[in-house]
Amino acid sequence: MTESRSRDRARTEASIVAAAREVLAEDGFQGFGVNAVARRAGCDKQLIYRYFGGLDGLVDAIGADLAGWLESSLASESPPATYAELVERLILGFLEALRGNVLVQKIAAWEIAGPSPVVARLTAARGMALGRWMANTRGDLAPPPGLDAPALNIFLIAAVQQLVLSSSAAGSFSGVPLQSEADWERVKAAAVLIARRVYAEG
Amino acid sequence: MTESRSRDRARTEASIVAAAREVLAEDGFQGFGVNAVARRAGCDKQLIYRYFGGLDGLVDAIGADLAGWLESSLASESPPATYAELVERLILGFLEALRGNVLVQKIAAWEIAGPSPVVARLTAARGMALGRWMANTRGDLAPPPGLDAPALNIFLIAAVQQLVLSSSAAGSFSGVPLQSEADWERVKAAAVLIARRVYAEG
DNA sequence: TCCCTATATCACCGGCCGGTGATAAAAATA
DNA sequence: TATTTTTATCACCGGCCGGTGATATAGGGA
Repeated sequence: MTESRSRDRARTEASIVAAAREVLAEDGFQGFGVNAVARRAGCDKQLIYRYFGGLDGLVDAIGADLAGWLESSLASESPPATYAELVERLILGFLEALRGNVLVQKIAAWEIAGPSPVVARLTAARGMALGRWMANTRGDLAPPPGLDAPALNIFLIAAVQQLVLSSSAAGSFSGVPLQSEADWERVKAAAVLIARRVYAEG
Repeated sequence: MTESRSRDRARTEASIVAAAREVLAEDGFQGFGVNAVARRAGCDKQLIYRYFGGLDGLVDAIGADLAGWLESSLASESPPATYAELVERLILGFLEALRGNVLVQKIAAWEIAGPSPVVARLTAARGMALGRWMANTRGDLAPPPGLDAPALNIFLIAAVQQLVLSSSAAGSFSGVPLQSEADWERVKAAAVLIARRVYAEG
């Protein structure tokens, strides 16, 4: 008596993707494999090969699921008045969005620790989303002339990403705790101050 | 005829540590294990258990080897004149030091992706070294009052670390390339500008 | 009703992993 | 020389991994 499951392909595919997201979010990319995902999904690993063509295809499916995450998290109410305010919102929004999404954190860590073409595509999509949001909400705001805005902005974004990942993994960075909400308020204040001083008017 | 090796314990231990550093620097913490290290060292993995008590002890030995790396890399010639200059040197020095040491890069990535008490100790030591350097070369320079210097500084350090790790893993960050020396000049210019504007006098 | 296809499972393979007990052989000691 | 200690290797274990060919079975169409 081999107890087959619901025999609904779409449903099974969805459950596999869900299981993959769970395994990745909980255990990270280590221990992320066909066996673990299939166990979690309660089905045979063969289905991962049959429906997704292997782990890579499954990761792509996760990526498709993840598209638009940043956009929805970064939704801004009113248009910013200055370029400094625009960057300020970008940084703070990205910080909160990343802090609230463990899955994306794990993917970011994955990209750093074990680069692979598949994961690189996920990360690239995230970068594109950031750029798109910038372009959309920027309006006609322009950075002060003479400033290398892209370089400055990825510098700030990189800081946020590193601090969030370190917080998740170790609870601190370079000896400074990153756990309580007060800790994060310090970080956010620092980010805001930097954005304002860097893009100060006049 | 079982060909024993040189039968010099100190030498064998050193070769094991060297092999461990090589494996870690080349392949990262994935694939870092007793089998890989022993293969690389050309000896039996049993020796790793006998001499180091397992992988953890071996990692500790690497850490002992690595102590003082930052201090020697951050050696500064003349004392800085302003706090802004102090931070500027810290950031630029840390950037070059980290860029030039793949092993430390891999350890930093390890900490983010697969936190463990052993690796945490390595990372903590690095943080302490940064703090020590700051305390030593600061002299009587003080950050402008009203600024949360620790929060601001780890923000900048975190950015540098993230950018270096992303460069190593993917060659870019958020769509901005990080490969040629010109790319890094942009980053360094951005860092310097931020440090100066944040800690601007008056 | 019977058959056929889509769906899902099972059983098995080779390979690498961490870990350990027994053994060989060089070197020190007597 | 004979014995003990140190140094190093070997052979093996159970377990998990990714991957695949053969097999069962549910459900829809004839």
